Amino acid sequence: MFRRASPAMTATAARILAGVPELPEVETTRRCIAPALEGRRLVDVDVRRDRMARRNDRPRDVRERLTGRRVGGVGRIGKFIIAEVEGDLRWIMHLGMSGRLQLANPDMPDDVHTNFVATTESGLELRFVDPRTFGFVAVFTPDEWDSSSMRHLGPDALDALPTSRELQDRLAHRTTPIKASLLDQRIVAGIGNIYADEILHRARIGPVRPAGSLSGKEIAALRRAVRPILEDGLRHGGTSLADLAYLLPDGRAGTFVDRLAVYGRTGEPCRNCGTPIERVVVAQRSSHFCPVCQR
DNA sequence: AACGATCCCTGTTGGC
DNA sequence: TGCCAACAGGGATCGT
Repeated sequence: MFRRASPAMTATAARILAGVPELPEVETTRRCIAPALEGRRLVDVDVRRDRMARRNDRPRDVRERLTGRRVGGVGRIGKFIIAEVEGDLRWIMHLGMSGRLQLANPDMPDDVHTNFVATTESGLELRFVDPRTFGFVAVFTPDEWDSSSMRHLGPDALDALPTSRELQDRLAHRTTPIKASLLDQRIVAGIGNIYADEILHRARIGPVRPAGSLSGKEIAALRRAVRPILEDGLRHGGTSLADLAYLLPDGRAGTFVDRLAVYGRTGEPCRNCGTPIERVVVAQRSSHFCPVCQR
């Protein structure tokens, strides 16, 4: 189940492989929790860490607005899980970098980092466990949504991937590295550091290339790489390793990490050509690439 | 407007 | 063995 660290793999590399939830992990999570929430009334809502509700102007609105209300559809855009809630509200959950949603019975012991709990009328608890608290829970009215940063969120990388033409328009004249643009959730939503590296490798494009310098062919190759990479991650339940890593709500670990071509594989041979994978920092994030395959 | 840097936060790691 | 600085990262925000 877990990838065994090779002798060449440093402890640091193994650490880096600890998964951070990106689109496939979030979608896997959404699919697990949706049936337990949709159509159910929330009978108790407990924000145990104020910081988790920081995106609301009045953090206590999170509890006050959700309690007693019925949940509608549970959807997703990018890395945001967005549930419709009766009263024309939107309940947003973002897992940040160490967040995990669990479905649990009240008698099950809870993790010390359980920062938010919503109990449904059926007695099941949705627990948001997040040691580093980069994740958050918010409840917005339509006006609040429109005036929040959510209005800048780009189209979902899986469900609403822009055409090559649209991508080219969005990237035109940009001097920022293409890796940074892939991470920019206003352009396309859902791609994080791990999948960005994998997508660029599949598209054979170097991470530091200025976004505006990509040819039409390269943009098309980049676009074509997005879906297979994300769907492969989805099929394998997301990237996961180690105890801190992303775990599915039922506790199973994802196995996508076994399939990574470049991320966290610094110094290991490229699966295409055998050249050692290199690491550079782009946009304050580690980037892994094959210096021969990727141009 | 675009873009880079900084901050938030904490478990784990590696160096001493 | 034990301590502690460094590191990882998504997104908001700020300065240039």
